[in-house]
Amino acid sequence: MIKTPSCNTCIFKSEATKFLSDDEIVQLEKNCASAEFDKGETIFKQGTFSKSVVYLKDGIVKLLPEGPRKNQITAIKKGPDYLGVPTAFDEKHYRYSAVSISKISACFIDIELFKQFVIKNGLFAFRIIINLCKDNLDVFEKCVNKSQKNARGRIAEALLFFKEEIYNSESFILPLTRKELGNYTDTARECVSRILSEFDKDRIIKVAGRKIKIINSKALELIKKTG
DNA sequence: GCATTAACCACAG
DNA sequence: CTGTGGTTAATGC
Repeated sequence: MIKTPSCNTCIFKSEATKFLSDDEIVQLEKNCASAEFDKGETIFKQGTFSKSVVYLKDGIVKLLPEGPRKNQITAIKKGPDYLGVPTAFDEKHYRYSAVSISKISACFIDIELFKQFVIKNGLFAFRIIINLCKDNLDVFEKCVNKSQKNARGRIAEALLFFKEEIYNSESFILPLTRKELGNYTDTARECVSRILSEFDKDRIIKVAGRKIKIINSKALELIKKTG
């Protein structure tokens, strides 16, 4: 089912898009297409021709660059947000894959048009740059965490990330398997199990399979900081 | 040395 | 896919 998007009235209209002129909005509507994905579908794949920027309107996605041994869950993104911007300007191929970990809805925006907006509309470009800066700083932080925090600290951090950045709730269903959470936190799958049940035993969180309820955020914050 | 941490392995559910 | 237990290698005190 092909939908004709109405970018101007879209309830997920991005901060950047708010700065587009009426004329530019018309251009955008002509050059983007909306699609829905179920959990586990590939939005774009590393190595394929980078011909769109994806505007993730709603839902959660994991970004996975291919490593020599396996794909690495490097970032988890929640809509609304743009995906694939880093390869939009001067790269022919996507440099990582994006796979949905919930139902999502997304728009595919023609890359040439996206470039034109950035070149011609400073305020649009400014919003895009803000996002890129945040991503960059997040990656730095993750690097530091990986080398300087222990497994408990990294997992505490991941739990707080899901609570604060993804679900805005004390309770949530983990969208990842233990193995994937291990991949995301650079921790062995067994350690993830152990640490989660340890947190449960210490009444810091309540775990029942994928269901997580954070009981003591303060304690988690402390573990995240000192871990 | 001794303790801690986390990965790897194996074996159930 | 998970949870546990045993083992092991690396690191710190």
